[in-house]
Amino acid sequence: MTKAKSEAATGRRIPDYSDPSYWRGTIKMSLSKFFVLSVLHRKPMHGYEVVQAVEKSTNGCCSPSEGTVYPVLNEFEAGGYLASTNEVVQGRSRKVYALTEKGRDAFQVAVDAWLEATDCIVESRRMAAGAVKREEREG
Amino acid sequence: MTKAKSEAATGRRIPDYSDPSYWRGTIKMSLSKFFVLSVLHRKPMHGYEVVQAVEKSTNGCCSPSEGTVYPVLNEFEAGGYLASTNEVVQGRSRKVYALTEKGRDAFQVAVDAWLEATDCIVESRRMAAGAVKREEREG
DNA sequence: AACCTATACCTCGATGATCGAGGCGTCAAG
DNA sequence: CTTGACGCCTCGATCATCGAGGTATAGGTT
Repeated sequence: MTKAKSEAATGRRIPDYSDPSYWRGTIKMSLSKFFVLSVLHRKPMHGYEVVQAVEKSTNGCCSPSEGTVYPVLNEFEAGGYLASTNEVVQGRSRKVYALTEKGRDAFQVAVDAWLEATDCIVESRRMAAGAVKREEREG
Repeated sequence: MTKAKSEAATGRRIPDYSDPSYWRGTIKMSLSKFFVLSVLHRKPMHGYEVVQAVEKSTNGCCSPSEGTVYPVLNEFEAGGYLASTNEVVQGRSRKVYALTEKGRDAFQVAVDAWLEATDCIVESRRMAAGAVKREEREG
């Protein structure tokens, strides 16, 4: 049962942290709900449209799948963050979601929390750049 | 077996999205590994120190628990992103972790991915602010 | 008619990240 | 000798997301 060295320590496989897609994955993980609220803040949309709007508005850096978005929309609606109305377009019916007051509040909270985090991220890059500069100067 | 209305639709409880701690939670979820690399980019540290350094350097906005950090450190080491040396301080031995070249590369990749995401976040706030302004002007 | 593609919504099992509670041991102060 | 800070670790539970799959209609092509 000899396992690859990298698996031996933890018992499970280790992601490739040098691969941008790893980081994009975890970014997506926490930002999907945020961006769903974000695109709906601009205008009401139906689910399919939300999926595409998120992908487009984030330049593809956060593109949640339908399997993520639809349950999220349902949950948001059940929680009172969204209200849906039925719309019939060319014989086909679709559910159009709009942010409620509660939803707008929640989005504001989310924005604040994330801006705080982005400050930390930007700051950490500044620090890292500083460390590199110090190395160049002193090393 | 009548359930609360908010639970009926999805079958599971709905978090309070108006609560900052919800968003801080998901932020933490994706940024813990990032900030572990970040603080180790500044200087080598042992695990306990990493926990405190992350908390401090992010002003508490991302404070992973020990139960998160220790497994992460082991995984990073197993993957070759960190190298550890034993250090004895006052009779007590501790493992000091330092970023390897590979780890530095991975951090750079992470920073790039996150900066792209932060741009989207900032932009989404700008759009939201614009929408509010339009409402004030027109409504 | 049969077929394909785009639209539109949904479900389910698997994976992965984190928490929090707990365990284990050392050292120093009271 | 107990308490608290240090220091490392594990495990079960929870949650977010994926991706593959299912269902159905509209419009177009062959």
